[in-house]
Amino acid sequence: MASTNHIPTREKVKLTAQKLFREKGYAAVGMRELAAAAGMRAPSVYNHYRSKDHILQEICFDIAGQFFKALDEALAKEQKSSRQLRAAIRAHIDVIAANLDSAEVFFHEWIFLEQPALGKFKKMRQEYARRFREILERGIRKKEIRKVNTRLATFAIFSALNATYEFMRSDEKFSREQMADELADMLIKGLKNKD
Amino acid sequence: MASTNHIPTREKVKLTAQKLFREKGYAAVGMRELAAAAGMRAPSVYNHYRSKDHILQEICFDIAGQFFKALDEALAKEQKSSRQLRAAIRAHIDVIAANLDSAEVFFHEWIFLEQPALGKFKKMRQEYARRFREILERGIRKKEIRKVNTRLATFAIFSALNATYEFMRSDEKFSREQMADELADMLIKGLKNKD
DNA sequence: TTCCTTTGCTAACGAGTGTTAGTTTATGGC
DNA sequence: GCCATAAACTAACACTCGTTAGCAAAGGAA
Repeated sequence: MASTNHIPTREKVKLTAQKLFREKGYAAVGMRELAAAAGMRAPSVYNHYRSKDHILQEICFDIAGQFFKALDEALAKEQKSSRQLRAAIRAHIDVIAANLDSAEVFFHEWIFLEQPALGKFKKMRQEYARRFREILERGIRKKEIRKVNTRLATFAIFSALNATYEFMRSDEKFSREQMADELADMLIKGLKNKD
Repeated sequence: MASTNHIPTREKVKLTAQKLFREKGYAAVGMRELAAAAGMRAPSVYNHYRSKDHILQEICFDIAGQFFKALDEALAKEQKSSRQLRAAIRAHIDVIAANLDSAEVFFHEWIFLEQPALGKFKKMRQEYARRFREILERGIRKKEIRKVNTRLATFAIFSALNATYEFMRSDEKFSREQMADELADMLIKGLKNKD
Protein backbone atom coordinates (compact mmCIF):
# COMPACT_ATOMS: atom_id res chain seq x y z
CA MET A 1 0.00 0.00 0.00
CA ALA A 2 1.58 3.26 -1.15
CA SER A 3 1.49 5.98 1.45
CA THR A 4 -0.71 9.03 1.09
CA ASN A 5 2.19 11.16 -0.11
CA HIS A 6 2.59 9.10 -3.29
CA ILE A 7 5.98 8.00 -2.05
CA PRO A 8 6.17 4.22 -2.28
CA THR A 9 6.23 2.74 1.19
CA ARG A 10 9.57 1.07 0.67
CA GLU A 11 11.12 4.39 -0.27
CA LYS A 12 9.52 6.02 2.71
CA VAL A 13 11.02 3.45 5.01
CA LYS A 14 14.42 4.13 3.49
CA LEU A 15 14.16 7.90 3.75
CA THR A 16 12.97 7.61 7.33
CA ALA A 17 15.81 5.25 8.14
CA GLN A 18 18.37 7.61 6.64
CA LYS A 19 17.12 10.42 8.78
CA LEU A 20 16.88 8.48 12.02
CA PHE A 21 20.14 6.58 11.58
CA ARG A 22 21.88 9.87 10.95
CA GLU A 23 20.29 11.61 13.92
CA LYS A 24 20.67 8.91 16.51
CA GLY A 25 23.04 6.33 15.08
CA TYR A 26 22.11 3.01 13.55
CA ALA A 27 22.43 0.98 16.73
CA ALA A 28 20.26 3.32 18.74
CA VAL A 29 17.31 3.30 16.35
CA GLY A 30 15.04 0.30 16.84
CA MET A 31 12.75 -1.17 14.24
CA ARG A 32 9.71 -0.13 16.23
CA GLU A 33 10.85 3.48 16.23
CA LEU A 34 11.71 3.38 12.57
CA ALA A 35 8.42 1.75 11.62
CA ALA A 36 6.39 4.19 13.67
CA ALA A 37 8.15 7.14 12.05
CA ALA A 38 7.37 5.63 8.65
CA GLY A 39 3.74 5.18 9.62
CA MET A 40 3.49 1.44 10.28
CA ARG A 41 4.36 -1.33 12.72
CA ALA A 42 7.76 -2.94 12.95
CA PRO A 43 6.93 -6.37 11.46
CA SER A 44 5.54 -4.61 8.37
CA VAL A 45 8.98 -3.31 7.50
CA TYR A 46 9.94 -6.91 6.72
CA ASN A 47 7.58 -6.85 3.76
CA HIS A 48 9.96 -4.37 2.18
CA TYR A 49 13.37 -5.17 3.61
CA ARG A 50 14.73 -8.50 4.66
CA SER A 51 16.39 -7.13 7.77
CA LYS A 52 17.57 -4.00 9.50
CA ASP A 53 21.02 -4.62 8.11
CA HIS A 54 19.65 -4.71 4.58
CA ILE A 55 18.27 -1.22 5.03
CA LEU A 56 21.68 0.01 6.10
CA GLN A 57 23.30 -1.80 3.19
CA GLU A 58 21.04 -0.19 0.67
CA ILE A 59 21.63 3.25 2.10
CA CYS A 60 25.41 2.85 2.12
CA PHE A 61 25.87 1.17 -1.22
CA ASP A 62 23.47 3.44 -3.05
CA ILE A 63 25.24 6.60 -2.10
CA ALA A 64 28.61 4.96 -2.60
CA GLY A 65 27.52 4.30 -6.15
CA GLN A 66 26.62 7.93 -6.51
CA PHE A 67 30.03 9.07 -5.32
CA PHE A 68 31.74 6.85 -7.88
CA LYS A 69 29.47 7.90 -10.69
CA ALA A 70 29.87 11.59 -9.94
CA LEU A 71 33.62 11.23 -9.73
CA ASP A 72 33.86 9.36 -13.01
CA GLU A 73 31.78 11.95 -14.78
CA ALA A 74 33.77 14.81 -13.33
CA LEU A 75 37.09 13.29 -14.26
CA ALA A 76 35.94 12.59 -17.78
CA LYS A 77 35.56 16.31 -18.34
CA GLU A 78 38.97 17.51 -17.18
CA GLN A 79 42.53 16.65 -18.01
CA LYS A 80 44.65 18.98 -15.96
CA SER A 81 45.29 17.64 -12.48
CA SER A 82 44.43 20.71 -10.45
CA ARG A 83 41.28 21.05 -12.50
CA GLN A 84 40.55 17.40 -11.96
CA LEU A 85 41.03 17.87 -8.26
CA ARG A 86 38.64 20.78 -8.29
CA ALA A 87 36.12 18.83 -10.30
CA ALA A 88 36.41 15.84 -8.02
CA ILE A 89 35.89 18.03 -4.98
CA ARG A 90 32.89 19.59 -6.65
CA ALA A 91 31.42 16.23 -7.57
CA HIS A 92 31.87 14.94 -4.05
CA ILE A 93 30.18 17.94 -2.50
CA ASP A 94 27.32 17.76 -4.95
CA VAL A 95 26.55 14.23 -3.89
CA ILE A 96 26.65 15.20 -0.22
CA ALA A 97 24.41 18.18 -0.75
CA ALA A 98 21.83 16.10 -2.57
CA ASN A 99 21.83 13.40 0.07
CA LEU A 100 22.58 15.00 3.43
CA ASP A 101 21.09 12.27 5.58
CA SER A 102 22.42 9.29 3.72
CA ALA A 103 25.81 10.94 3.35
CA GLU A 104 26.11 11.12 7.11
CA VAL A 105 25.04 7.53 7.47
CA PHE A 106 27.60 6.63 4.84
CA PHE A 107 30.39 8.39 6.76
CA HIS A 108 29.58 7.19 10.25
CA GLU A 109 27.38 4.14 10.35
CA TRP A 110 29.00 1.79 7.90
CA ILE A 111 30.93 0.13 10.73
CA PHE A 112 27.67 -1.56 11.65
CA LEU A 113 27.36 -3.35 8.33
CA GLU A 114 27.44 -7.10 8.68
CA GLN A 115 29.81 -9.28 6.71
CA PRO A 116 30.23 -9.89 3.89
CA ALA A 117 28.81 -6.47 2.98
CA LEU A 118 31.18 -4.80 5.41
CA GLY A 119 34.28 -6.14 3.69
CA LYS A 120 32.92 -5.14 0.32
CA PHE A 121 32.17 -1.67 1.57
CA LYS A 122 35.64 -1.20 2.96
CA LYS A 123 37.09 -2.08 -0.40
CA MET A 124 34.87 0.46 -2.08
CA ARG A 125 36.01 3.16 0.30
CA GLN A 126 39.61 2.28 -0.39
CA GLU A 127 39.06 2.31 -4.13
CA TYR A 128 37.40 5.70 -4.04
CA ALA A 129 40.27 7.09 -1.96
CA ARG A 130 42.75 5.54 -4.34
CA ARG A 131 41.20 7.46 -7.20
CA PHE A 132 41.61 10.72 -5.35
CA ARG A 133 45.14 9.84 -4.51
CA GLU A 134 45.85 9.13 -8.15
CA ILE A 135 44.77 12.61 -9.05
CA LEU A 136 47.24 13.97 -6.54
CA GLU A 137 50.05 11.70 -7.69
CA ARG A 138 49.49 12.56 -11.33
CA GLY A 139 49.50 16.23 -10.40
CA ILE A 140 52.72 15.83 -8.50
CA ARG A 141 54.38 14.11 -11.43
CA LYS A 142 53.28 16.90 -13.72
CA LYS A 143 54.51 19.45 -11.19
CA GLU A 144 51.05 20.96 -10.94
CA ILE A 145 50.73 19.92 -7.34
CA ARG A 146 53.28 20.32 -4.59
CA LYS A 147 55.05 17.23 -3.46
CA VAL A 148 53.00 16.01 -0.51
CA ASN A 149 52.34 12.74 1.25
CA THR A 150 49.42 11.72 -0.93
CA ARG A 151 47.99 9.36 1.62
CA LEU A 152 47.88 12.04 4.28
CA ALA A 153 46.57 14.54 1.79
CA THR A 154 43.81 12.20 0.71
CA PHE A 155 42.72 11.71 4.30
CA ALA A 156 42.73 15.44 4.90
CA ILE A 157 40.82 16.24 1.72
CA PHE A 158 38.17 13.62 2.35
CA SER A 159 37.56 14.62 5.88
CA ALA A 160 37.39 18.27 4.99
CA LEU A 161 34.89 17.45 2.28
CA ASN A 162 32.93 15.05 4.36
CA ALA A 163 32.35 17.57 7.10
CA THR A 164 30.58 19.88 4.72
CA TYR A 165 27.26 18.32 5.67
CA GLU A 166 27.63 20.02 9.02
CA PHE A 167 28.22 23.34 7.36
CA MET A 168 25.37 22.77 4.96
CA ARG A 169 23.00 22.20 7.83
CA SER A 170 24.05 25.33 9.65
CA ASP A 171 24.22 27.83 6.85
CA GLU A 172 22.08 27.71 3.77
CA LYS A 173 23.13 31.02 2.33
CA PHE A 174 25.81 29.32 0.27
CA SER A 175 25.19 27.80 -3.08
CA ARG A 176 26.76 24.44 -3.70
CA GLU A 177 28.91 25.88 -6.37
CA GLN A 178 30.19 28.60 -4.07
CA MET A 179 30.96 26.16 -1.31
CA ALA A 180 32.70 23.75 -3.65
CA ASP A 181 34.77 26.58 -5.05
CA GLU A 182 35.69 27.99 -1.66
CA LEU A 183 36.69 24.61 -0.35
CA ALA A 184 38.65 23.77 -3.44
CA ASP A 185 40.40 27.12 -3.17
CA MET A 186 41.25 26.50 0.43
CA LEU A 187 42.69 23.11 -0.32
CA ILE A 188 44.41 24.01 -3.56
CA LYS A 189 45.62 27.52 -2.86
CA GLY A 190 45.89 27.25 0.91
CA LEU A 191 45.04 29.77 3.54
CA LYS A 192 48.17 31.88 3.48
CA ASN A 193 47.93 35.22 1.83
CA LYS A 194 50.19 35.78 -1.16
CA ASP A 195 50.01 39.58 -1.05
CA MET B 1 40.81 -4.36 44.20
CA ALA B 2 43.45 -2.99 41.81
CA SER B 3 44.04 -5.14 38.77
CA THR B 4 47.21 -7.14 38.39
CA ASN B 5 48.67 -4.60 35.94
CA HIS B 6 48.88 -1.95 38.66
CA ILE B 7 46.36 0.11 36.74
CA PRO B 8 43.59 1.15 39.09
CA THR B 9 40.41 -0.70 38.20
CA ARG B 10 38.51 2.48 37.55
CA GLU B 11 41.12 3.60 35.05
CA LYS B 12 41.10 0.20 33.44
CA VAL B 13 37.36 0.42 32.96
CA LYS B 14 37.79 3.80 31.33
CA LEU B 15 40.57 2.71 28.98
CA THR B 16 38.58 -0.36 28.02
CA ALA B 17 35.51 1.74 27.40
CA GLN B 18 37.45 4.15 25.21
CA LYS B 19 38.68 1.32 23.09
CA LEU B 20 35.38 -0.50 22.75
CA PHE B 21 33.27 2.62 22.27
CA ARG B 22 35.62 3.67 19.52
CA GLU B 23 35.66 0.28 17.84
CA LYS B 24 31.99 -0.51 17.95
CA GLY B 25 30.20 2.68 18.90
CA TYR B 26 28.84 3.58 22.32
CA ALA B 27 25.35 2.24 21.73
CA ALA B 28 26.55 -1.11 20.49
CA VAL B 29 28.79 -1.85 23.46
CA GLY B 30 26.89 -3.31 26.41
CA MET B 31 27.96 -3.13 30.01
CA ARG B 32 28.44 -6.89 30.11
CA GLU B 33 30.84 -6.72 27.21
CA LEU B 34 32.68 -3.76 28.66
CA ALA B 35 32.94 -5.36 32.09
CA ALA B 36 34.17 -8.64 30.71
CA ALA B 37 36.85 -6.86 28.68
CA ALA B 38 37.93 -5.05 31.83
CA GLY B 39 38.05 -8.32 33.74
CA MET B 40 34.91 -8.20 35.87
CA ARG B 41 31.12 -8.53 35.81
CA ALA B 42 28.79 -5.77 34.71
CA PRO B 43 27.28 -4.79 38.09
CA SER B 44 30.81 -4.25 39.44
CA VAL B 45 31.36 -1.38 37.06
CA TYR B 46 28.81 0.55 39.11
CA ASN B 47 31.23 0.60 42.01
CA HIS B 48 33.37 2.89 39.90
CA TYR B 49 30.96 4.75 37.65
CA ARG B 50 27.43 5.76 38.37
CA SER B 51 26.18 4.83 34.93
CA LYS B 52 27.19 4.05 31.41
CA ASP B 53 26.57 7.65 30.49
CA HIS B 54 28.95 8.83 33.19
CA ILE B 55 31.72 6.82 31.60
CA LEU B 56 31.05 8.50 28.29
CA GLN B 57 30.93 11.88 29.97
CA GLU B 58 34.28 11.42 31.61
CA ILE B 59 35.86 10.32 28.35
CA CYS B 60 34.47 13.23 26.39
CA PHE B 61 35.01 16.00 28.91
CA ASP B 62 38.51 14.88 29.85
CA ILE B 63 39.83 15.02 26.34
CA ALA B 64 37.90 18.19 25.65
CA GLY B 65 39.80 19.72 28.53
CA GLN B 66 43.03 18.55 26.99
CA PHE B 67 42.20 20.15 23.66
CA PHE B 68 41.53 23.47 25.36
CA LYS B 69 44.63 23.31 27.48
CA ALA B 70 46.88 22.42 24.56
CA LEU B 71 45.40 25.20 22.47
CA ASP B 72 45.85 27.80 25.18
CA GLU B 73 49.46 26.83 25.72
CA ALA B 74 50.19 26.86 22.00
CA LEU B 75 48.65 30.28 21.49
CA ALA B 76 50.52 31.73 24.41
CA LYS B 77 53.77 31.03 22.60
CA GLU B 78 53.03 32.65 19.25
CA GLN B 79 51.87 36.01 18.10
CA LYS B 80 51.78 35.87 14.36
CA SER B 81 48.56 34.45 13.01
CA SER B 82 49.93 31.92 10.57
CA ARG B 83 52.29 30.76 13.27
CA GLN B 84 49.40 30.59 15.70
CA LEU B 85 47.45 28.56 13.22
CA ARG B 86 50.35 26.20 12.81
CA ALA B 87 50.78 25.95 16.57
CA ALA B 88 47.09 25.33 17.06
CA ILE B 89 47.11 22.61 14.45
CA ARG B 90 50.11 21.08 16.10
CA ALA B 91 48.54 21.20 19.52
CA HIS B 92 45.37 19.59 18.25
CA ILE B 93 47.22 16.76 16.58
CA ASP B 94 49.33 16.17 19.65
CA VAL B 95 46.26 15.61 21.75
CA ILE B 96 44.82 13.22 19.19
CA ALA B 97 48.03 11.27 18.92
CA ALA B 98 48.27 10.87 22.67
CA ASN B 99 44.66 9.73 22.99
CA LEU B 100 43.70 7.88 19.83
CA ASP B 101 40.80 5.96 21.29
CA SER B 102 39.24 8.71 23.33
CA ALA B 103 39.74 11.18 20.50
CA GLU B 104 37.60 9.04 18.25
CA VAL B 105 34.97 8.69 20.93
CA PHE B 106 35.11 12.45 21.34
CA PHE B 107 34.50 13.02 17.62
CA HIS B 108 31.77 10.47 17.01
CA GLU B 109 30.03 9.35 20.17
CA TRP B 110 29.22 12.56 21.95
CA ILE B 111 25.77 12.56 20.37
CA PHE B 112 24.87 9.85 22.89
CA LEU B 113 25.58 12.05 25.89
CA GLU B 114 22.50 12.62 27.98
CA GLN B 115 21.30 16.07 28.98
CA PRO B 116 22.40 18.28 30.59
CA ALA B 117 25.91 17.08 29.76
CA LEU B 118 25.06 17.06 26.06
CA GLY B 119 24.18 20.73 25.97
CA LYS B 120 27.29 21.60 27.89
CA PHE B 121 29.41 19.57 25.52
CA LYS B 122 27.98 21.24 22.47
CA LYS B 123 28.87 24.60 23.93
CA MET B 124 32.42 23.46 24.51
CA ARG B 125 32.72 22.33 20.91
CA GLN B 126 31.44 25.65 19.70
CA GLU B 127 33.80 27.57 21.96
CA TYR B 128 36.80 25.59 20.77
CA ALA B 129 35.80 26.18 17.15
CA ARG B 130 35.33 29.86 17.90
CA ARG B 131 38.92 30.10 19.07
CA PHE B 132 40.17 28.63 15.83
CA ARG B 133 38.00 30.93 13.89
CA GLU B 134 39.39 33.87 15.79
CA ILE B 135 42.87 32.93 14.71
CA LEU B 136 41.70 32.96 11.11
CA GLU B 137 39.86 36.26 11.46
CA ARG B 138 42.82 37.93 13.13
CA GLY B 139 45.06 36.65 10.35
CA ILE B 140 42.70 37.96 7.71
CA ARG B 141 42.65 41.38 9.33
CA LYS B 142 46.43 41.44 9.41
CA LYS B 143 46.51 40.25 5.80
CA GLU B 144 48.50 37.19 6.80
CA ILE B 145 45.66 34.92 5.79
CA ARG B 146 43.62 35.04 2.61
CA LYS B 147 40.10 36.28 2.89
CA VAL B 148 38.04 33.14 3.35
CA ASN B 149 34.74 32.19 4.88
CA THR B 150 36.07 31.54 8.35
CA ARG B 151 33.19 29.33 9.36
CA LEU B 152 33.69 27.07 6.38
CA ALA B 153 37.44 27.13 6.86
CA THR B 154 37.09 26.19 10.51
CA PHE B 155 34.92 23.23 9.61
CA ALA B 156 37.38 22.12 6.96
CA ILE B 157 40.41 22.51 9.23
CA PHE B 158 38.81 20.65 12.09
CA SER B 159 37.68 17.76 10.02
CA ALA B 160 40.99 17.47 8.29
CA LEU B 161 42.69 17.44 11.67
CA ASN B 162 40.20 15.14 13.24
CA ALA B 163 40.67 12.48 10.60
CA THR B 164 44.33 12.15 11.42
CA TYR B 165 43.53 9.37 13.85
CA GLU B 166 42.75 7.21 10.85
CA PHE B 167 46.06 8.04 9.29
CA MET B 168 47.87 7.50 12.57
CA ARG B 169 46.42 4.03 12.82
CA SER B 170 47.44 3.08 9.31
CA ASP B 171 50.92 4.44 9.11
CA GLU B 172 53.24 4.76 12.05
CA LYS B 173 56.32 5.81 10.12
CA PHE B 174 55.46 9.44 10.64
CA SER B 175 56.43 11.39 13.67
CA ARG B 176 53.81 13.60 15.17
CA GLU B 177 55.85 16.62 14.38
CA GLN B 178 56.19 15.63 10.76
CA MET B 179 52.51 14.95 10.39
CA ALA B 180 51.56 18.19 12.06
CA ASP B 181 53.94 20.08 9.80
CA GLU B 182 52.73 18.39 6.63
CA LEU B 183 49.11 18.99 7.50
CA ALA B 184 49.74 22.57 8.47
CA ASP B 185 51.62 23.07 5.21
CA MET B 186 48.78 21.59 3.24
CA LEU B 187 46.25 23.81 4.89
CA ILE B 188 48.34 26.97 4.96
CA LYS B 189 50.23 26.74 1.70
CA GLY B 190 47.74 24.65 -0.22
CA LEU B 191 48.31 21.86 -2.66
CA LYS B 192 49.07 23.83 -5.76
CA ASN B 193 52.63 24.02 -6.85
CA LYS B 194 54.19 27.47 -7.00
CA ASP B 195 57.05 26.47 -9.31
C1' DT C 1 43.79 -10.44 64.50
C1' DT C 2 39.62 -7.78 64.06
C1' DC C 3 36.68 -4.63 61.99
C1' DC C 4 35.09 -1.68 58.53
C1' DT C 5 34.92 -0.24 53.90
C1' DT C 6 35.44 -1.15 49.24
C1' DT C 7 34.85 -4.00 45.52
C1' DG C 8 33.80 -8.16 43.59
C1' DC C 9 29.90 -11.49 42.81
C1' DT C 10 25.02 -13.66 41.81
C1' DA C 11 20.23 -13.09 40.95
C1' DA C 12 16.97 -10.60 39.11
C1' DC C 13 14.12 -6.56 37.51
C1' DG C 14 11.72 -3.98 33.98
C1' DA C 15 12.52 -2.61 29.75
C1' DG C 16 13.88 -3.03 25.00
C1' DT C 17 15.73 -5.76 20.73
C1' DG C 18 15.21 -7.94 15.78
C1' DT C 19 12.43 -11.01 13.96
C1' DT C 20 8.87 -14.92 12.94
C1' DA C 21 4.27 -16.72 12.36
C1' DG C 22 -0.24 -16.31 11.37
C1' DT C 23 -4.39 -13.38 10.57
C1' DT C 24 -6.66 -9.48 8.53
C1' DT C 25 -7.06 -5.82 5.35
C1' DA C 26 -6.12 -3.34 1.18
C1' DT C 27 -5.00 -3.21 -3.57
C1' DG C 28 -4.90 -4.31 -8.34
C1' DG C 29 -6.16 -7.03 -12.25
C1' DC C 30 -9.65 -9.40 -14.71
C1' DG D 1 -17.68 -7.83 -8.12
C1' DC D 2 -14.33 -11.54 -7.34
C1' DC D 3 -9.98 -13.35 -6.46
C1' DA D 4 -5.18 -13.47 -5.58
C1' DT D 5 -1.47 -11.20 -3.79
C1' DA D 6 0.82 -7.81 -1.22
C1' DA D 7 1.08 -5.37 2.76
C1' DA D 8 -0.78 -4.18 6.93
C1' DC D 9 -1.71 -6.02 11.66
C1' DT D 10 -1.31 -8.65 16.42
C1' DA D 11 1.00 -11.84 19.33
C1' DA D 12 4.87 -13.68 20.63
C1' DC D 13 9.67 -15.61 20.69
C1' DA D 14 14.33 -15.68 22.39
C1' DC D 15 17.32 -12.69 23.45
C1' DT D 16 19.78 -8.39 25.23
C1' DC D 17 19.89 -4.09 27.76
C1' DG D 18 21.30 -0.92 31.99
C1' DT D 19 20.79 -1.29 36.44
C1' DT D 20 19.47 -2.53 41.55
C1' DA D 21 19.72 -5.30 45.67
C1' DG D 22 21.93 -8.10 48.58
C1' DC D 23 25.71 -11.26 49.67
C1' DA D 24 30.63 -12.56 49.68
C1' DA D 25 35.40 -11.57 49.43
C1' DA D 26 39.34 -8.63 49.58
C1' DG D 27 42.03 -4.97 51.36
C1' DG D 28 43.58 -1.66 54.61
C1' DA D 29 43.89 0.44 59.11
C1' DA D 30 44.09 0.02 63.96
